[in-house]
Amino acid sequence: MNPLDATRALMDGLGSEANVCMKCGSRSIGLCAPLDVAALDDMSGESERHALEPRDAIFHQGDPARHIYTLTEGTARLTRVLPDGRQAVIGFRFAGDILGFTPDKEHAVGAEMLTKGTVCRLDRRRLEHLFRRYPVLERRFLDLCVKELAASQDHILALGRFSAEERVAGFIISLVEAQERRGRVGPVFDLPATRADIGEFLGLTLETVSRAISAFRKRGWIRLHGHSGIEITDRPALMGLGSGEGVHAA
Amino acid sequence: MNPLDATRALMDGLGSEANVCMKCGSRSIGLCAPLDVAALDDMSGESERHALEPRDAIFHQGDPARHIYTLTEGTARLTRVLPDGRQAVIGFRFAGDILGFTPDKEHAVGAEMLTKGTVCRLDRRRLEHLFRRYPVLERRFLDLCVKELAASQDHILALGRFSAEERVAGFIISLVEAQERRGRVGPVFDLPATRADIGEFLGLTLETVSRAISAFRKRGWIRLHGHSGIEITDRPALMGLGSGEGVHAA
DNA sequence: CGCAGCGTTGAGAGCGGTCAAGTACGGTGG
DNA sequence: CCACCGTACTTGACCGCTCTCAACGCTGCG
Repeated sequence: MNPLDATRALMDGLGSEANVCMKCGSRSIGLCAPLDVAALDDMSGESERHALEPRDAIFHQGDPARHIYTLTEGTARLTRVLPDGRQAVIGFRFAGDILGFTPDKEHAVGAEMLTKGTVCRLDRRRLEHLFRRYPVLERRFLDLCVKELAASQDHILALGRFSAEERVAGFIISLVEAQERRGRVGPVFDLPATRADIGEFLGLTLETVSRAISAFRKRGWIRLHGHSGIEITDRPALMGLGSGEGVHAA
Repeated sequence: MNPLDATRALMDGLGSEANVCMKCGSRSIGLCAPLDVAALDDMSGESERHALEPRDAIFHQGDPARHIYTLTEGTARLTRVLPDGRQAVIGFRFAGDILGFTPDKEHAVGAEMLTKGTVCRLDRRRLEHLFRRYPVLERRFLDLCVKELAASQDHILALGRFSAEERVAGFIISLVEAQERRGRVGPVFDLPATRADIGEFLGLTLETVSRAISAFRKRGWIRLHGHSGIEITDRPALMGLGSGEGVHAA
């Protein structure tokens, strides 16, 4: 896996293939992909849909982990806080991703919406039930989990070894690729996170993120459209910087 | 999960409960814990044992992922390299941990021994076979994988938000706790990694790691015994620094 | 039009990186 | 047991990247 897949898969989270969840309606979870219609019925028949506003919490760090969620519309962030209040964004999640899956009693991370959106909530005991009925589902969770683990490791590599500009470049590329994989085309992409969110994800301050983005703009690599639109004008340059082909290139 | 569990679980890797693998002999893999004797026989009957020297590679990044390994003696590190040669240590693994489990075709990380030791090698197709015969085994992999994912997220938090001294303090505490959980008692613990390895794990240079350790020594928090022995003389101080109870403590 | 939130830009400081000696450990051979 | 040597570790001086603090600008909304 390329280091760029780093953030890439962290963003895709659990679940990436398109499918349609019966009750949720919208394009949905890779989780369901290997299931037949009966299983999908089972699953959607037992889930509840919730509409959420920006900044709404889906669940908090430390909450009892009684449900798992599918994000059916919108964008969310996963956060982890320290005793002294310092905080990091662990990852972003988009439509189709799964949130809050853990074998522990409590959620180790919190999840908040960045945009309006909807989630599909499934009771954890029912999930265990589904695991027993459709063993392939459990295997699917395992695969996705290992994939996410690999992505986390790439993120660790980026945080430990990348300069500020390299991290921001990698982040932009991953964001664009995540949107492309979800069917977005046009030259202008969505930048759903604030500079502060990006900074907390990349281990940087919001000023440093802003300076990196300004630098890319001045070099003609990107163009900004309002606060949340970004157009890539020199993709190879961004990719070169963001994928660890540093100065000592082999 | 406490942020200190961060490195803690990264160090424990997959598998932490004690058990005895028939063929490997030594105290072994959490993986086997839920299996009955017949299953253990199956598993160990199909594995091969290998002795390794310090710096030997168990597998390389990019190798076809044909086997999974149990580290039965010694300490290993997991590494990930970038195209330009920059490298990060993703984690450390000790006796009883599992190495190289992935659903991908290739190993995304490399694994090398830090000390002398032995590994138990199991063909991946045989593992799939065992999954079908003992479904509980697959569930166990899933649990361990989620646990390791949580640990990776804590490490991300540490890399993104901790100062150099906080990271080194957290690392030492995790190392000590990992050894205690493996039955080590006395006041002097093993420091199996070089300053360079620790630095690559924590996103620091070896000089910075050395300075942090010297600072702890001068404050009377630790005492060094040769190059690889470390004695904790003020554990609360180290833990306070290493677990994110920074200055703005809540 | 005015406000609030987000983003940009600048100046200065500090943490950690880099480069360069110098030192201690631990294994090997006499 | 000691001398030797290679490796790892320590320490210092200096530099640069990123953080911090602060002011200003933009954008979208009421």
